[in-house]
Amino acid sequence: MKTKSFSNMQCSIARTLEHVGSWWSLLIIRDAMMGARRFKHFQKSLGIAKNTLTSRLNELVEGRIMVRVPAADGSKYEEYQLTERGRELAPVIIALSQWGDKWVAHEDGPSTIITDKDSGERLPRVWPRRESGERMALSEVGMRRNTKAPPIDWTGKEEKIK
Amino acid sequence: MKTKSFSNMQCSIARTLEHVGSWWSLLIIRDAMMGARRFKHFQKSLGIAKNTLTSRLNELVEGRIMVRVPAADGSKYEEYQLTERGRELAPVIIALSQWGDKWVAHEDGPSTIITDKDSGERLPRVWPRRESGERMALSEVGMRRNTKAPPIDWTGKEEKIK
DNA sequence: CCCATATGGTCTCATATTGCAACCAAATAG
DNA sequence: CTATTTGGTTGCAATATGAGACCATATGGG
Repeated sequence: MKTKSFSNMQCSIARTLEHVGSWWSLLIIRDAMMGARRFKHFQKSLGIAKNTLTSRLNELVEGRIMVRVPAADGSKYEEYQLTERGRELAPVIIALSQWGDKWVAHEDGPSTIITDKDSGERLPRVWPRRESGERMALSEVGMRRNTKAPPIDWTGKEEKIK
Repeated sequence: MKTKSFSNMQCSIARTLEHVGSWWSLLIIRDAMMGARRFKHFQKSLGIAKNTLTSRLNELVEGRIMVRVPAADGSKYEEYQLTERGRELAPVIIALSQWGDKWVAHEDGPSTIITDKDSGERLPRVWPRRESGERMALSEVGMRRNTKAPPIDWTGKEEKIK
């Protein structure tokens, strides 16, 4: 039973993970960002089982993170394309990538480096910043409860929080 | 078989997901960032099965994203705490949260708002920026292959790319 | 100090998900 | 026009999850 759905949760993180939280989803999106379009591209790049790939792609299409479009080259096969919704997951992908570069890098270094296309330089770390653009310390980041959401009481013994 | 390990992949995203890619991991980390410390906190907040929570917490501890420490209040029970490694996942969490706020928000709004502790204001979107702090367009973000990694050839029919 | 309850697990079972391999129809290549 | 590729689907075995029973230790109230 992998299935305990997050979709009824009010938390945006849980709701997002409902869309991209399965094992392969974010890697599929990563490949799409790197130019993969066809079923075979994802399959070969990931080494994922075909039926699983079918499921994940269908989920992403249902979640409007990707769309099936007629092939650009006139082929009768369809292609998978990121929507704007999907492309806006870039900060998540970049953050995951940069965390991995720093903390769990492969001995040969990362396979892919995220860059500023203009300069070709490695991108600075995606990080919380103020409006001014100034980087914040993590200790400066807070989390406030929405007034419409039940308050958190870690000590209590009452109902579930979510 | 949920298990096809990503750990041998060279890609940093895959390597990161190996640590935090399971269904509950990122929600556990979110709760820890919001002050959860004890087993019961996570259990009540998430409504996760106890055996699954045990597994996830053990994985996080093994991955040195959390540590078990003696309780701060003198209790004989231990507490779970984020390491620096774990705290540095904040950009990922924030990015997920903000994406959810924008694209799949709950009708009552998000349960939690990520803020600048100083001002109390909602944090600007975590987003790729140049060294200067200037926000980039997503189209300006590139991905370059490491020279040590095999090149990508989406059209080819050769071995797996990873 | 004693007893009731809370806490933090572990174990078993039913079910859901994944991976693998076989198979297939339509598309494409030569 | 035939062989191969593509994009699936289906069935089966292995594995992970959720639910609940169960248990030892810790804590709280009197």
